[in-house]
Parts: sequence; C-alpha cells; structure tokens
Amino acid sequence: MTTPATSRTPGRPRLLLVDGHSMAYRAFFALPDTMATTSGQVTNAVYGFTSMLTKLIGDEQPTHVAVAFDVSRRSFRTERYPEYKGTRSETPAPFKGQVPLIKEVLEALRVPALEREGIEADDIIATLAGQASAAGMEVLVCSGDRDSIQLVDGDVTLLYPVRGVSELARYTPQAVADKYGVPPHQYPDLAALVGETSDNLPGVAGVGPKTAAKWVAQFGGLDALLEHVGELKGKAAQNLREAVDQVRLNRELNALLRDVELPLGPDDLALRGFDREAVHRISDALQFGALRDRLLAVDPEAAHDASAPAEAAFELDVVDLPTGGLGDWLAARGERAVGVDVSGRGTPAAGDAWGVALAEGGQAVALDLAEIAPDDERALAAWLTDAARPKVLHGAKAAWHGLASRGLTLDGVVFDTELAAYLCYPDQRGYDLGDLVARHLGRELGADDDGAQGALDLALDAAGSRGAREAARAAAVVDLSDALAGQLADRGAAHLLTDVELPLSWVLARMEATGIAADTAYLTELESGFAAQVAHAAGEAYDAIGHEVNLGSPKQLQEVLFGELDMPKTKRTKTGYTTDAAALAELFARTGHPFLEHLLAHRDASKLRVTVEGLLKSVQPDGRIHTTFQQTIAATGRLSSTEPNLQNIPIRTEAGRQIRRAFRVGEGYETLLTADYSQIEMRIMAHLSGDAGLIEAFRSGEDLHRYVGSRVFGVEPADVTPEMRSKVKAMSYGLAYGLSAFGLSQQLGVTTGEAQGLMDDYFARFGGVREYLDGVVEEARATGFTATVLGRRRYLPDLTSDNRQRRQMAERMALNAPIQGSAADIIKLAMLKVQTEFDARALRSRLLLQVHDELVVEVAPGELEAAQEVLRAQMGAAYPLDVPLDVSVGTGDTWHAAGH
DNA sequence: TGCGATAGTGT
DNA sequence: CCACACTATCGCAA
Repeated sequence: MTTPATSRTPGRPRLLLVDGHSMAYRAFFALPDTMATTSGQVTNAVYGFTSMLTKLIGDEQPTHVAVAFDVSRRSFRTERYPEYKGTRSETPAPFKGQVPLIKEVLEALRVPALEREGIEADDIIATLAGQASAAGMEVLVCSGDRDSIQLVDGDVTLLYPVRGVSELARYTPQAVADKYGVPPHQYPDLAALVGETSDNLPGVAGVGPKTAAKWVAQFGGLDALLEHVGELKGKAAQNLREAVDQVRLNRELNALLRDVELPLGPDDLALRGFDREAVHRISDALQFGALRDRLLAVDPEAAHDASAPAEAAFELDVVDLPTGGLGDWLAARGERAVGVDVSGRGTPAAGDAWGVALAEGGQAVALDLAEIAPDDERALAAWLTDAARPKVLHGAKAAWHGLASRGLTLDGVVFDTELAAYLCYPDQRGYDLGDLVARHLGRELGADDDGAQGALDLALDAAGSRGAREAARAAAVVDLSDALAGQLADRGAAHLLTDVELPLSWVLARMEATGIAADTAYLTELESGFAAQVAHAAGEAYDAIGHEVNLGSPKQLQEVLFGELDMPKTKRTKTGYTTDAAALAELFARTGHPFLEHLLAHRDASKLRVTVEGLLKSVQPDGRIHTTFQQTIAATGRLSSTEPNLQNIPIRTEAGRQIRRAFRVGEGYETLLTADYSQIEMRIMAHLSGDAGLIEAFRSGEDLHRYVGSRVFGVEPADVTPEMRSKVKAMSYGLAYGLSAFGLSQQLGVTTGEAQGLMDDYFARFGGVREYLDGVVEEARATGFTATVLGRRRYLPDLTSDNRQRRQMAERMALNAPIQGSAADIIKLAMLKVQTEFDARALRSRLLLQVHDELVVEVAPGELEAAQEVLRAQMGAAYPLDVPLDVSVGTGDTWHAAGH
C-alpha cells in the first residue's frame, strides 16, 4: 500500500538519527508563530518537527529511529571554552515550551528521545552512528548542525535542511567532496580554519572555504598543514601562523564524541509501531488535522499489518464454508452475538454492498455477495432480518443502506461500536474501527484505506487472503463491543445506546432513505435568477472602482478597500483585515462608497446561487434529496447533516426563503408538516435552574421575551418596547453560550457598561439562572464532565487548565453542553416516539428531516389530522420538564409554506 | 492535489 | 471577547 520512496537493500536495517533541537529550532523559525491552537499554545516548532519526521519515516522507511536532544546549553565544550556558542541569543520561550510537546509526540510514536547532561545531541548521534554502521546498519543522520558532516561515509548519509525543514539535502561522501572540496572526515579540518560563527568559533582572517580546502588537500590534513605552516606564503598564511592556537582549539571542539555512554544501543531503536491512541490524543491537543492523518499513514506497524493477514495477530479461524453451508453455520451461532462487517458504500439511496463478513467465537466467514449461492443468500437474508438473532456492527446505519441496495434488511442489532464510542468519547474527531481496536484492544487491523463519509469497508482482498481483513474486522467488532459495553456502563450510558442512539439510527436510516422531494425545475430557475443578480452586482462593483477584481477573494478585496480606496481598517484577522458582511456594512455606513453596496449584494446572491447549485447536484434520480444525518459528530449530542446539509437552508431573508419553496411534498402524499419546539433551550434552562421566575414565565403563556423584559425593566408586559424585547432576547440566548458583557455589547451594539447593567438587572430578577450557571461549571470542574437530562456526558478536562483561554473556553462549553445536549436528547426521544406511534397506528406518513428543534414530516393522504396529533402529543410528551414543551405545527405544499 | 483561512448559512 | 455544526472559495504549499 505504501511504497518506499527510496529503495532499500532488502534485509539491511536502516537507522534514522535526528538532532531534535536543531530540527525543531529550524521549524520554529521557518513557520509563523501565529500557528497555534485555539487556546493559544504556539505549535510551529512541534508541528514542523513532526511534519518533517513524518516525511522522513514515510520517504526513507527506516527500521530504526532515535531523536537526540541537548539537555542544556552547558556541555563539556563550554567547560573547555566558555565562549563556545556564546553569541547565540537566549532561546525564545515559545520554543522552549514546545520541546516537551515534541517529546510527547515521540513518545506516542514510540521513538526514543535520547539526551545526556553535558553532552550535545550531535555527540549522541555520532556515537550511535558509529555503533550502527559497525553493526552493519545503514545510517541516516538528520541534523542542521554542520559538524555532522564529519560523520558521512559509505554507510552514513547526512540529511541537511536547506530551507526551513521541508527540504533536505543528501550529503553523501561524494556530495560533501563536491561541495567543500574535501572528504567528509576532513571537513572539521576545514571548518577549524574557516571558523563557525554560529558556535562563536573565530576562523583565520582571510581564509574562506576555498583556501582552507586547498590547504587541507595539499597537505592531506590539518595536522600536516600546521606542521608546514612556515612554508606557506601570503597574507592568509601569515594570519594562520598567528591563529594556530585558535585553529587547534576549533578542531578540538568541532570533533564529535563517538564514545558517549548511552542507555540504548542501535538494536534498541527498532521502530515498533505507533501508540495510535496516544497519537490521537496529542493530535487532538495540538489540533493537528491533516498532519494526524499523515502521521497515522506512516505508522510502520499499520503498514506491516496491511500487507500481512490481519488474523495472524490473534486467533481467528476464517472458515471456508461449503456451498449452501451458511445456514448451518449461522444456526450453530445460536443466541450469541455475531460481529458483522459490510463492504460497500453506505450512502442513502445510492448505497451498495459487495461483501459481508461474520464472526463469532473465534470463527469467521467472508461472503462475496456477487458470487453467493442462492441457498446461502436466502440463509443470510433470513438471518440478517431476524430480530431475534443478535448482531454487533460498527456503523450499523451505513451498513443498513448498503444492504438495502441488495434487498437485504438488517434487524436485531444489539450493539453499535461506533455509537458506543461516540457516547463514551463525544469530543473525539472520528471513530475509525481500526483506531478504536488499536486503542481498546491493543490490536492492529491495518490502516483504513478510506475515511470518506458513509464509506464502509472498501478493502479489496489481497490474493491468498480472501476476506481475511473483513473477517478480522467482524471479529474485532465483537471484541470491541465487549470493551465499550464496560465503559458505557461505567459512565451510566448503556441506556443511551440501547434506548436512544441505536433505535434512533433506524429512524434516521429510514429518513435518509426516504429523502425529501425537490422541485428541480424551480431550483434551476432560481439558480439562473441568482446568477443574474451575481453578474449584475459584479458589474456594478467593477464600475465603482474602475476595474475588475475577484470579489470572492478576501485578499484581493483587502487590496482594493484598504489599499486603493484607503478605507479605515476593520477588525484584524490572522492574515489582515476582515471583509465580512458586518465590517463591510460598517464601512458603507461610514464611507457610503457604492462598491461596498454592490459587493454585499454580490456576496448575498453568490451565496444563494452556490446553495442552490449544491442542492441541484444532490437531487437523486428519484427526484429527492437524501441527506445523511451524522450521529457521532457533535460533541453535545446533536445530529448534523451532510451531503447536503439540510440543517442550514436559508430562512432569514426573503431571497433565502425562496430556496425553501423548492422542498416539496412528494407525489402521492398530501402535504408537508413541520413541527417545532418553541424556545426549547430556554425551557430547559428554566427546568434545570429551577428559577421560579423563568418557570412562571413559561407557565403564564405570555410571550417569553416580553415577560422577561417586563421583569428586567420593571414595566407592564404590554409596555415592553421592541427594543427592550430584543435586548432581553439576546441576553437570554447568550446565557446558554456563556455570554460575556463584552459579547452582549457587541451583539446589541451598546457599550460594555450598558450590557453589564442589563446582565445585572437580568440576574437580579432571575437569580436562579445565575446560581445554576455557576453551579454547572463548579460541578463540572469537580467531576470532570457535564451531563444532560438523559445523562449524556461531555468531558471537559480543560476546566482545570492553567491556560486562561483554554479554561474559559471549557467553561463556556460547560454552560452550553447540558442545555444544547438536553434539547438534543429531547428531540431524539420525540423522534423515537413519533416513529413508534406512526408504526403503531399503521400510518404511512413519514419523518423526513430533523433540524435540531424541528421535525419535517410528509403526510400521507387522509392522515393530516392524525399526523398532527401524533407530532403534538409525542413531541410535547417526549420528556417531562417542569415547564410545558410547547410545539407549534404548520402545513403546506413546500417547506416554506409549512414553516411558521 | 490538499489544506488552512475566510466567509456565510442554520439552530 | 457566545455554543454547535457544514460547505464553498481562494491561495498557498507539497
């Protein structure tokens, strides 16, 4: 799978030795110090170093690796010559802070980090290089220190950074001779004459590399040169005679030690494969995105396992069933849970499945659906659909779609390892089976070759191991389910899997498979309309400044606005000044420049056009759009929607609402019906806080914001002005996000003082809310997690971070997670109840979409009243709160018309 | 080709 | 300097 970039003598071990400090230091200066996590930890050195090491491991395919570090600046060289490296400035603090991070990365990669007091990294490398080549190993030294050139020989190659750390020059004996005119072992002689500014070793005046090389070559070495120094003529020679002592000292200092005592020898440096869990942990912490994947892709252990049969790692008997033998095999499994792995594409209405692997009790079978015998296929179909036959899958919803494409239905799934892992670790980025298996079972499945959404297992079997990988996955799912079931129980979350997420995954599968009807003719019209607006606005904008620019390029816009037009600077971004809509509107208010007006119009129209284009592209042959609901993405427990995202279809502007008219009731159905919870998050806040005032607000039936406004401003509800109402509305919603006075002032366009006053007044009336919010953070800090009404946890270790930014971010998450998460719990329960009730009443009406607090249903003829009744009743009774759950419903031919 | 930064849409 | 998402585009880097 991974091809070595350079050929390697088969069987000959190759040792990679890296000078940690010099490479990290180069990365530090090569990469911008704006490179940081959202919480402010600068990561340029650790990122650059890790990236460089990743590339080296991938390209050079070493069998052994070690990284050497300097412990401090003091060494035997500074003892001998206090001025050594004396010109170097103080190591920058942002660099020092990253060294421990680099060591953490190395630990995750299981690469030894070597260091010794009083010894420099180069000496450690020199020693190991000597030992390794004596042992017959090939050696690669990666260092930015030129002293390392002396190590180069037939067995040892130096990789020296040219620019930054991304490009490395290969110093072989020939390359050194070509560049410096002396063989590598004489390079220190040359350097002693020329001097090394970075080490504060002065050279001989008037002697550069050319002269030095000539002399060294002429006399065959520095010692001989110094013996015959009297014979030389010229100014440079005179200078040399005066500097002999310094030259001898230089030579003494630039000689690398080759006999440092070390705890590890070359044989101990074998690359053993990464600790993948640790790689994920540190990548999460440092917010490595692509680098994480590159890193995992060069994991030697994973690469090894991909080429070797995975079942070799543990006991698994891949049974070669006789034709027609599947029924008996399945019958023999009895009531025991069977692991199922489906190969194919798990996308709604466009899925496919070409293989199924089953595993139980150390035995596995792999089936090719294209070649399966009719008897076996019948046995498989009957077994898959039998609710009494327990199954365990990783990502059952995707498997459901894949199998559905073959007319196979899946039932009796008792555990889904992907959902379980999500419930245990909701903040994780992904739940790749191979990674989970490595983390929880300490076993390797081999790198997953496709992380694409909805992709099942796309592995093709290598000859001779038919279905082995699939079988190994199926077996791993069973073992993993045991491990995760224990962890779920520890977290009190087992019921969330069995009572909520798992049954919900079938509801979602049906919704996705159903899709929502789209009016393509109308969408096409809309698209051309928006396109015309885009073109018109662009033309006007160009006229306003007298030339064309790419209006979609913030960079070019900045040149126009702040260069050409010399407008006042807006808020800073990482790379310049923002050109977002709020800033442009502000600029327009101040300058009145027509370009801004047309630019804003262009932005709006072009956003809408692109949205429409995306929708058009996603209409399937059945005339419907089938989104995929992601059930394991949002850390709070919400769903998300992809390909396309139907949870962010415009609604605020009239032009945007036009797009909602393209979502129509399907042929053979009566109407669309939408039902949404009003102010569900504030109701949860009232419930969780127990604030008497807020609870009364909801029980009174008065408009919430009017009621709150009347209390905060001390007026009758009827006298609450729209301005007052919008202020308390912003305040109320902001609370659930951990709003600050500054944030509120920004939102409302008032001073921070006014915002603070509003907050004080608010909390004076609704003190229970403040107590609750304070309590949430305090409890989360003590327990390490927040919990929703159903006990869904979110772990927030940063609540005790020393870093203020990180801590405050975690505090806001702690405020928001129980509220957003409880709302997610409640609508999930509602969906289950609605579906159950539809089924119980044998209604043909069907759920289509969920948009966080809204459900969209397609109503079958004659069922409108029943469907409305089901939605009102089941959503309203989804979960008992201390305040009523208000549900409002609407109907219409389009999503727009059905909305409220 | 892939990725980070920017922008904009929703709840 | 207010939470949680997804997608598109640009421009740079590998």
